[in-house]
Amino acid sequence: MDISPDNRTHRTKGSETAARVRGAALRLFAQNGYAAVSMREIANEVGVRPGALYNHFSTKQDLLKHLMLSHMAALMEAWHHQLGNPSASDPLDTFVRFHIRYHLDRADEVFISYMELRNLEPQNFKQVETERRKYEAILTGILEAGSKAGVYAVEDAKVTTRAIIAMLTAIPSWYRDNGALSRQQIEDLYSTMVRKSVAPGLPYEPRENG
Amino acid sequence: MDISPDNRTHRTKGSETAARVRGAALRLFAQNGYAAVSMREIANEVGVRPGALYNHFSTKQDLLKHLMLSHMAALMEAWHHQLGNPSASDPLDTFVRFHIRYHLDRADEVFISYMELRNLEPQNFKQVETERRKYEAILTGILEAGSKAGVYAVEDAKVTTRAIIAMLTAIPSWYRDNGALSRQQIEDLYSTMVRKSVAPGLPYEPRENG
Amino acid sequence: MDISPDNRTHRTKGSETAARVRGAALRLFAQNGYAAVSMREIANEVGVRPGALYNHFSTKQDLLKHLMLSHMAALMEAWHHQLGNPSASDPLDTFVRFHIRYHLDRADEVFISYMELRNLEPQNFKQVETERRKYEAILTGILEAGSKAGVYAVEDAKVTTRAIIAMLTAIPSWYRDNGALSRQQIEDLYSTMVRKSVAPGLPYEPRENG
Amino acid sequence: MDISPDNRTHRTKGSETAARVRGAALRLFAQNGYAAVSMREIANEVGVRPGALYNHFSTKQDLLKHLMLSHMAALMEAWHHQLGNPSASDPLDTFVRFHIRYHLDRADEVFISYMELRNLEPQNFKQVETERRKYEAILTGILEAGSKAGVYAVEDAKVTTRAIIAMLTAIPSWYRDNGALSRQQIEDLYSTMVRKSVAPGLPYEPRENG
DNA sequence: TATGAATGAGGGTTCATTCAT
DNA sequence: GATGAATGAACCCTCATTCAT
Repeated sequence: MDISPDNRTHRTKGSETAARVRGAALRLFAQNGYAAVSMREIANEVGVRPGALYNHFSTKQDLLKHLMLSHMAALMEAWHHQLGNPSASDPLDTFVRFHIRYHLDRADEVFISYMELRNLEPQNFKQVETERRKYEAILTGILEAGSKAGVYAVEDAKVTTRAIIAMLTAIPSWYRDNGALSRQQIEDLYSTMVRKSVAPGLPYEPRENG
Repeated sequence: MDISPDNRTHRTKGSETAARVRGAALRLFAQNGYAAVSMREIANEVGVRPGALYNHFSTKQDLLKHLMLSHMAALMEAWHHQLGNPSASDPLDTFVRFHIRYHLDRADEVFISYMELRNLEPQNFKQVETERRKYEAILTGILEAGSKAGVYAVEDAKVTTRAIIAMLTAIPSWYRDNGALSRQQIEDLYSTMVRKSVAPGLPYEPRENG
Repeated sequence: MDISPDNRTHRTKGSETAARVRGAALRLFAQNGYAAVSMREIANEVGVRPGALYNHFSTKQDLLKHLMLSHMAALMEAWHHQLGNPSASDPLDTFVRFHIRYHLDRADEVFISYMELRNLEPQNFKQVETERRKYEAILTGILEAGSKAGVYAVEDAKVTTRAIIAMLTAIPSWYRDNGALSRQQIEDLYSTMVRKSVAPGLPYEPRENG
Repeated sequence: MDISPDNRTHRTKGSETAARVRGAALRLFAQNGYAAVSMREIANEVGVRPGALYNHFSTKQDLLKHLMLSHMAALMEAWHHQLGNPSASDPLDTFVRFHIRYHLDRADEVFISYMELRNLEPQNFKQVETERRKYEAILTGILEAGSKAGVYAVEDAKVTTRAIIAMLTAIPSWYRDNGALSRQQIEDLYSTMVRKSVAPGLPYEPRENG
């Protein structure tokens, strides 16, 4: 299943139905979980009979794979686009803000991408996992470079990556558009927290604990 | 009335089954997700026919509810027990280490408790959510107290709570017993990161970003 | 399964539970139908676990058979007792009033006896059917005797029996204790109708009809 | 668009299945009772897998409702059609003969309609009950009109309606095509009985009874 | 007698998927 | 592309019944 852009040609008419199927599946999978959503529900949401779905996706699994791979592709593309607009700011700050923004904009995609990994068949899992690792490698790279330059104090860049990503990725699970904090405030809070967490010059020593 | 030793096996056979059902469900739900696990699979794992499960749990949903509520109860009890062994150390450090240890010991319970929330029927969800909030309130309290005392610099204790909990709770998702880092090392790393993230005296100012 | 009275001895203690089981089954079968009532429901109603029912009745079918056979036995006994108090009145009138009274007093038994015949296993069905025929034979006898004596005009005593019994037996299905008609009024109405339906001297001729 | 003759078989295959499901359910419900018949049995009878039934009826209950409502509708339509062929005969006689004929022709529908009322969910029960009352109102109307005209002597037209309908409706429960009495003879017998039961000029007085 | 736990069968229903039209 | 109907497997759950205690 190829999702690279230049391969789109064979779906020239664009199949509006296919897009609506993706949309419905995205929302329903995010809301109720892949295993708990039936093809019938998706079809209902689209306004079509279940059989029609199979004109666009060969299986339910294929639908999930599409959603996850195209999310990862879009995420990577967005990051590369972001890099095209270089800012003078700290790259960690840039990454944190980018991640928060993107993940708040695509809450459903993000949620699925983290929750439904185990419902991917092994081969599909591998593909998605590869993409995910590439994304996380971006942050690891930033941390390692900053660490080498003495800007950050990071003991284990991979673990730190996981910690930061986990922290940030959870935001959409509680963020509400009309909540107490604006997106900007959340960005600021988390950016501060993250940068402090890897700040040098704070000689916290590991210590024993009972 | 009965003094023969081997008859205890009969007396307790029932509750033993219930315990084994909980155990099997716990493992299977954690591995494959609530919706993807059938009562037949659980019964097979326990070595019993599916109908027998219903002597111990009235529905599959009831089984999930039990797992989640008893996890939360055990977690709270463990924390209160921990408080009984007071240490001179920083309470944030104590909490972080406690959380990591407990969550690495109960990876399945933790995983279910975060992943299967949406599969709880509303009434059960409310109960579990109440317990979860009580637990998170512990950390929020620590942060607020430390903040007031000037030991921590925290802008929004509730958001910080969520960030820290998310960070810590993700650990069991990648930790492996024979992995690169020992539990102690992980504790140390995360404790350092968390304490730095709320450390005062680090003049990271929120800044504008496009 | 013997229900003759002198055989009661082997159930000397009377087993109050057995009686309560019969009572609960009677009500539930009448209300929801034999097939739709579970042994669990009966047990619940009695306040006992399902297994305990089998100390009193060997199967669900056995319970039904008991209810139906003992109803028929009681009905016959009541009729014979009624004959012991001879009245000067017309025997058809006597039968109609007896039937109405008895059936209004034992609505559940009657209902079951007519509705659940098909749920009896063949051998049990035969027993109950035999009893039912004996009861209907009473009315047929009355009609035949009266017919021979010229008091009634009946073309086919067996068909007339069925017609009258059907008419009377339906009463409990709509009768309500606080309804528009008293029991006495119903008795009077039906007695009049029945006696007129077999009255001689009304030369209604069978006729063609399109 | 399609003019080939043999393609009509495909077009109507679906509705044919629905009709065969109704037919099988009708026979089986009448024979064994709604609660005792499984969807699997119906499917077997139709020659289809159980799941296929749900393409035509959403639930077993829905199937029962359909059977009962369409029976009532057909009955009412048949009566109105009968009214279109006016006969010079007594309307009570007309009704009785109509009822007997229709009910002997549709023994299964009739049987179900009287036996399975209690297995209808409340909302469906209400619908069917409404139709039944409309049908009974026909007879009540005949009795009231004849009573007012002095042709019949009826004390309570509603009770008399119930009595007559019960009497007539029971016929299919014992009628056999090769039995002792022909349909015509049964019609004649019951018509005579019914008309005598409401005949005026028969001075049967209600009387006391102990 | 009553219980708790189990069984084996089967209940109604839904599932992803196929396919002729 | 979409539909209606079908399949075969599986779903959660309940059933009557048994039996050691």
